[in-house]
Amino acid sequence: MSRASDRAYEQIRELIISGELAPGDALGEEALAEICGVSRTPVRDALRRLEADMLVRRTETQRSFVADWSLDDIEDVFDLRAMLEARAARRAAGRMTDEALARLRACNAAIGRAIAVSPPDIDGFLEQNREFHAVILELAASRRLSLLLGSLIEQPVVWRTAHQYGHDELRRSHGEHEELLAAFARRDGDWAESIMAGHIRRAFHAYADAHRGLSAIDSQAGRKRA
Amino acid sequence: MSRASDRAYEQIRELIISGELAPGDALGEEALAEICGVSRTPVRDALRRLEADMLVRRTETQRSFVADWSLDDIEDVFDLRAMLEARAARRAAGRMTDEALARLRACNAAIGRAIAVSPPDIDGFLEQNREFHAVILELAASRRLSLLLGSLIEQPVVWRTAHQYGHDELRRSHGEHEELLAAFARRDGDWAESIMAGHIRRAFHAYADAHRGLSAIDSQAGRKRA
DNA sequence: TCAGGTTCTATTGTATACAAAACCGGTTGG
DNA sequence: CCAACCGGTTTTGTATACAATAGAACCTGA
Repeated sequence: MSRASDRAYEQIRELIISGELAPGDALGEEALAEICGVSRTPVRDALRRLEADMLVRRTETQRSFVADWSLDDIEDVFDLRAMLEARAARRAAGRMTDEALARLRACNAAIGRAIAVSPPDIDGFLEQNREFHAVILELAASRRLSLLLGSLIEQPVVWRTAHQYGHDELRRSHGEHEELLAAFARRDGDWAESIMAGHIRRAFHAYADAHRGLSAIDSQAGRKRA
Repeated sequence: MSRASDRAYEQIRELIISGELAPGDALGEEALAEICGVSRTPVRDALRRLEADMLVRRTETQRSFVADWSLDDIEDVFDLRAMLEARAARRAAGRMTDEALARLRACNAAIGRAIAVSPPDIDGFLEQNREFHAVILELAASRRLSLLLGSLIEQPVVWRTAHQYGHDELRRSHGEHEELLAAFARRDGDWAESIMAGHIRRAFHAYADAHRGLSAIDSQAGRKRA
């Protein structure tokens, strides 16, 4: 989209994902326009998009707030992600090319390097992980699937908790990617689907475990930073 | 949302779903504003929503057109619908109540009546069918799932081809609903999931069969009415 | 005739002004 | 004491004007 509207979208989104704006915070159009340095018009545009992403919730009287997520909601998201990404993996396996396989291998190699250092390079891990899954989604060649998954990935919860990952979890993630590569190398859709489903579900439980221990201080930390 | 923006959304949507606006038609904001009797501002709002529904496609230069669907796209939609509605059916089975079961039975009874008359009451069939699936989705109690499915159901292709359904197809649909009711009565999630997946996939093939025979005159008819 | 560029027009993006509606107090009547 | 109401204040919805940009038509020079 256009310059101002895009900037507003990215900027507000960043504020939400980073936690600078905490769940439940009010999102006045005027205030956001001030922050982004644009008028209300592009801000309204951005809010609509963020609402579609479910990062923003609107009351029945059209007031906007940062969406708050119950654990049930979050399980919901991971549940659907597991189903859809598994489907994507199956499709990708059926269309795998040597060139794509090489890209995926390069991604996971980079992930291996990112988690080998101490302390682990979490941002590098996240970036390469995102790329890995994006390549699979692209291979799945389904615009619909991409659209639906787009609204599920890159949620605040993921970004805020990835930094909590321990060394074991990072290694396990890397290992599961290796298994996916093996399934892809053999063009085995069933196998790829199974691994991907487990991969996402495990990520959920890693999140849930970390979150339960941190839920009390989490909202506090978010607010302090704001 | 508000009055004008909602009216514009509904109005433009109706024009697309009914086929009055054919795939590929340009959607100028000014022209639509004229049609809807509002200014460009609410029209822009409506177009954004329709784009999210994938009823409208935008070029990289921000011009809007009625989305056109390849058969692959359509299979994509049915494929995802099958997966998601099957998931919804499984969840619904686990949360089934006697009251909801009664509602579903009433729906399917109404469907039975609608297709018993000659000629069959297709609009009645569609309405009750929609309600039947809506009740299941509501029981599934997943906002995310509802949101994702919302963008998949009620596509133009469904509405334009339902009227092509033969007596056998209507009866088979009714019968599959009966099977679903049996699965729900026993709270058997696996069973419900299987039936629903097959139900949607069969609907796709019914569509594809009808479409292949009619694709040539279909686009013509759409344009003529416009 | 055609490729390339140039102007002109149509369409979209943004800002702003105003209208409508919702929120928040305090106040009043029961 | 509580509930409902009424005012001012804030927030959102819509229209309109203007700016920026894409698209189209035309002109020009081989």
